[in-house]
Amino acid sequence: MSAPLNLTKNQALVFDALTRAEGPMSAYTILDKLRDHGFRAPLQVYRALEKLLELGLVHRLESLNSFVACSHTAEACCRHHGTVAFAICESCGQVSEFHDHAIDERLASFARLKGFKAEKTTIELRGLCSACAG
Amino acid sequence: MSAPLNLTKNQALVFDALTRAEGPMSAYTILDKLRDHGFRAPLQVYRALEKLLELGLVHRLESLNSFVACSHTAEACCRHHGTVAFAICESCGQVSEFHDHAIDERLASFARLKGFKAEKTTIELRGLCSACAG
DNA sequence: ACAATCGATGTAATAACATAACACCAACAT
DNA sequence: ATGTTGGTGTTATGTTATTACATCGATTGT
Ligand SMILES: [Zn+2]
Ligand SMILES: [Zn+2]
Ligand SMILES: [Zn+2]
Ligand SMILES: [Zn+2]
Repeated sequence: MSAPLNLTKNQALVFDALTRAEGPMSAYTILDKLRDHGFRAPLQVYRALEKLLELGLVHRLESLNSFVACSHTAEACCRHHGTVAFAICESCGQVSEFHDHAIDERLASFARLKGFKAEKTTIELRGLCSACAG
Repeated sequence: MSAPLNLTKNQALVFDALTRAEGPMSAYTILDKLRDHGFRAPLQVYRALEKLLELGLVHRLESLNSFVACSHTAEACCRHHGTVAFAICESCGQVSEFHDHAIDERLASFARLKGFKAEKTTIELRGLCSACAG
């Protein structure tokens, strides 16, 4: 169990499953992985995910209807990331999380201009990773 | 019928429904709107959408699982847009489509750096439009 | 004309993703 | 002790998307 915070048992199980997996998983895939641990119904997963998303420990990939553990390890540039972007390989499924302050800036600037209050921003690139593109 | 190209009957009907609607619609909502015109099954909608997406006449909103007619009317800056972004109001449902070459540039630069070949890029802001934010 | 091919269509069934509704329980504060 | 809060378990249902198979029509090469 590598759970960092005061997670409940279900939350920790889901977080752990996502952390171990080297890639995104759908809620139902997570459910299957956790049947041995007593999970029986989708809601158990969705409820845990909801909390983990709130805490920022997990991200949802909208274009995949699936979920990944946050790989933003309080590192280098900034620990409390703003908008996150994902590059998703269609071939091997690998996902890399990144963020870019210039993009944040441009989006914020657009929002300011239009008077739009952004709550949540999704940026996802689908394509081929360097390994798969050759 | 405001269909521009050599669309088939079903494609034109779906495109027309999306164009009339002032906002995104799910495939099943489109289906319901087109029952009077002979639509009976989801596949009729999905197949038409697939073609319309290919042609760039329609965009898919990943975070909403729904679809909008492209509002990029061969205008001002450039007619053949690269990456499109959407600002989606959670309150009134209004969607505004925009694009930003600086963002395109940053994403392309990231891709170059990582050797990632992007096929499709999703950028969606969820929040409140100026009217709804007050 | 004939067959082959291709793209679009119609229909039924099913898969995949997500939420509603209700009951129960433990922790904690009043 | 009692109410409130947050997590849990369970069943059922709602929503979104695809698979599989049959048919039809236009185009094309012979
Ligand atoms: Zn992250
Ligand atoms: Zn790859
Ligand atoms: Zn443009
Ligand atoms: Zn609004």
